[in-house]
Amino acid sequence: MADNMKGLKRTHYCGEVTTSGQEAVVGGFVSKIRDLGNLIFIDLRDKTGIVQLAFNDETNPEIFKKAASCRSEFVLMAKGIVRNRANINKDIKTGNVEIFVSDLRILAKAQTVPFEITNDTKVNEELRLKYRYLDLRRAPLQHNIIMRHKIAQAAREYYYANDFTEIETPMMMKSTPEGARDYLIPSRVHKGKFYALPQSPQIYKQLLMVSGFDRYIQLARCFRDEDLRADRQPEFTQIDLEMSFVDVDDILEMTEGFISYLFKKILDLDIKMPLQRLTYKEAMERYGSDKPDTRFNMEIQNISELVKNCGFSVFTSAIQAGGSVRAIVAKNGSKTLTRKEIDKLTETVKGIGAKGLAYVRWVDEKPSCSFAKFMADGELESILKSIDCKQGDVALIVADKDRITLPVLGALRLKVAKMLDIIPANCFNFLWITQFPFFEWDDETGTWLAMHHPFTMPMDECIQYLDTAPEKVIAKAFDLVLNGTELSSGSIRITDYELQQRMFESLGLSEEEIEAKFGFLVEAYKYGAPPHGGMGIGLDRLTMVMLQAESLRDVTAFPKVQNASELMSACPSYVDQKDLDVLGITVAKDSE
RNA sequence: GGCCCGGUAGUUCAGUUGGUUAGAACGCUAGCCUGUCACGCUAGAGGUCGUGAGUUCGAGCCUCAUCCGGGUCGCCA
Repeated sequence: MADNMKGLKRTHYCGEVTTSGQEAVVGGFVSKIRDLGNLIFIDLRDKTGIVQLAFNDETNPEIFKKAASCRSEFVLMAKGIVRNRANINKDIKTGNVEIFVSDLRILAKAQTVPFEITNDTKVNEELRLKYRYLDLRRAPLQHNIIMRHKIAQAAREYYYANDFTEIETPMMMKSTPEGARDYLIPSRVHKGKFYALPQSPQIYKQLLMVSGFDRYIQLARCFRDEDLRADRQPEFTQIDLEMSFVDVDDILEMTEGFISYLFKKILDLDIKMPLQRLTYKEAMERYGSDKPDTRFNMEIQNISELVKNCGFSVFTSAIQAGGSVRAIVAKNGSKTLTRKEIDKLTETVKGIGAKGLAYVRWVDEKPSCSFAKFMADGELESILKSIDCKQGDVALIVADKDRITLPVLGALRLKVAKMLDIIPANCFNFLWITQFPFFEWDDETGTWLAMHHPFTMPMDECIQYLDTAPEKVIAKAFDLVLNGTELSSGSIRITDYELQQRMFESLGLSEEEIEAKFGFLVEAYKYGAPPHGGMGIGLDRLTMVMLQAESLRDVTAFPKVQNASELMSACPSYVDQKDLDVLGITVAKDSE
C-alpha cells in the first residue's frame, strides 16, 4: 500500500522553491535519483520544474530507507527545510537550494516507464503516442500545451473586450454534404437518420447574426473526415467569430488587433501593422501558392516573352498552347543544389503534374544548362540576365499551362528553400490573401464549383457576371497566412435572400436540393439579416507556428495519427452487435 | 487510393559479400560509495531481428506478401 498525504498540504510548486530558510511541502514525480551510499539526492519534477530533495542516513534512517526505495516516476510528497546547496546547479532555476526532507510519502509507485521522461527525446513517436500520458510529462510538451491554453485565454480576453459574446453551437447537427466529408452520428430514435459533427459552426453563427447577437465568438471544435497531414487533424479547434454591420476591412482590422495583442502578450513581439496584403492572383503569380511563405524571396519569374521564339520546343509549344515558361532562382548561399539533387527535384515535379524540369546550374566558370543546345547565341545569357541568375546560382524552369507551372514552382520553391536551409527561424510573416475567385473549374464534373462555401458574398461589382462569366467573379473572401501556413479563412456572407437563391442556382443546385439542404437557412434570411461576415482562426495551427513546432501533434494533448486512429486508446474500435441493433445499423461483413 | 522513407534488447542505434554464440550506449536489477546534479565503480538480467511465406547447406541481411508508423499527392466548400 502506498502512503497517504494526511497532514501534508502542498506549499510550493517544485520550480518555485528558490529561497532558503523556510519549510516547504512539494509534490511531484521522481525525475532522477543519485544514490551516493549514505547520501541520496532525488530530483522531483512537477509542471513548473525540478527541485532537489536531499537525504542522509544519520539524521533520519527511516526516511533515508524510504528514499532509497524510490524509483523513477514514483509520485512523492515531501516536507522539509529549504537550504542552500554546497555547489550551485546553474542549469535549473532552483539550482541554488535543496529541500532537506523530514517527511516523505510515496503516494504511488511506478513501473519502469517504456521510455525515459527527458526534455530531449529521440524515442520513436509511435511509442510515445501509445503512452501519450507519459510523453505529456515531458517539459517541452507541457510547455506547448500550457502555451496553447494561454493563446486561447488571450483570444477570449481580446474578443470579450471587443463586445463579442461567446455562444456554444451544437455538436450534433444536420449533415450538409458539401465540401469535406462529415463524421456521422446515428440516431437511435430516428432509425436510418444521422446527425453530423460540425465541420465548422458556419450555419449556426450566421443564424446568430440573424438573431441580432451582433458579435459572436466561440472556441469551436470542428470535425472533417479527410486524410491527415502534419498540419491537419480530423478534429481541431477554431477561434470562430462572426460580426454584423461589417465589410471585409472591418474584419481584417479586428483580427489585426487580435494578432497584435496576442503576439505582444505571449511572445512579447511587436507585429508590424497593418499586415501585408496580397491578392490571390498576385500570390499565385509570385509564389505559386495561395498560402505563400514570405520569409524568403525566390519569387517566380515569367520568362515566356524571352523564350517564345527560341529553338527549344518544350518552351515554345507550352506558350503556343496558352501556357507559360516560368523560373525560380536559388541564389548562391552556404549550399548549392547538386546535379543529383536537381534530378531528385525533377522526379518530385513529375509526381505533382509537371512534364519535366529545365535547369541552369551555374556553379563552375560556365553555366551548365539542360537545354543549352537549343539556344541561339546570346539567348541563354539574356534569360539569365533577366531572371538575375549569376555565377553560383541555380535556375529551375517549368513550362506548361499556368495551372501547372505556378503550383509546381510554388512547391519547388518551398522544397528548395528547405534543402538550402534559407528559411529564417524566429520570424513571423503574416499575410492577408484577398480577392479570391468565386468559382473554380472542376475538370471531373465539367462545372464551376464554389471555391468557398456557397454563402460567400461576391464583390458588389462582380454580381453582374454571376451567370455570364463565372471566371470574372471575385469573392469577398480572405485568408490569413503565417509563414506559409493557412491560419484562417473568412468572408462576408450573402444576406440577400434573392442573391443567395441565384448563387445556389449558378452552382447547379435544384430547388429541391436547396430546400432539402439549406431550406431553414434560406428561410431565415427572409426575416431580415444585418450585413455580416466572419472567420475561423485555427487555434492548433496558430499555436504550432507560434511555438515553431513541427506538427499539430506537438501542440495537441491527444492527437490522432495519419490513419485517423488514436494509438493510446486504440480508437476507433468495433462495438457490440447489440449496440448496433439498437441503432438499426448493419455493418457489411467485408469491412470487418 | 498513388509515391517516398522507416521498423534489430525497455530505449537509441551498430551489425562487413548471406556464415560460428546478434553487439554498444543509456535504462533496468543487485552490491559498494557522504555533496551528487549525465554521480562514480563492480556484476547481472534482458532479443519471435514488425509478421508470414519463399530462395539457400545456411537469412537480421536476398525475394514476395502483409501489418504498423511518418512525409507527401489525391482529398481538405
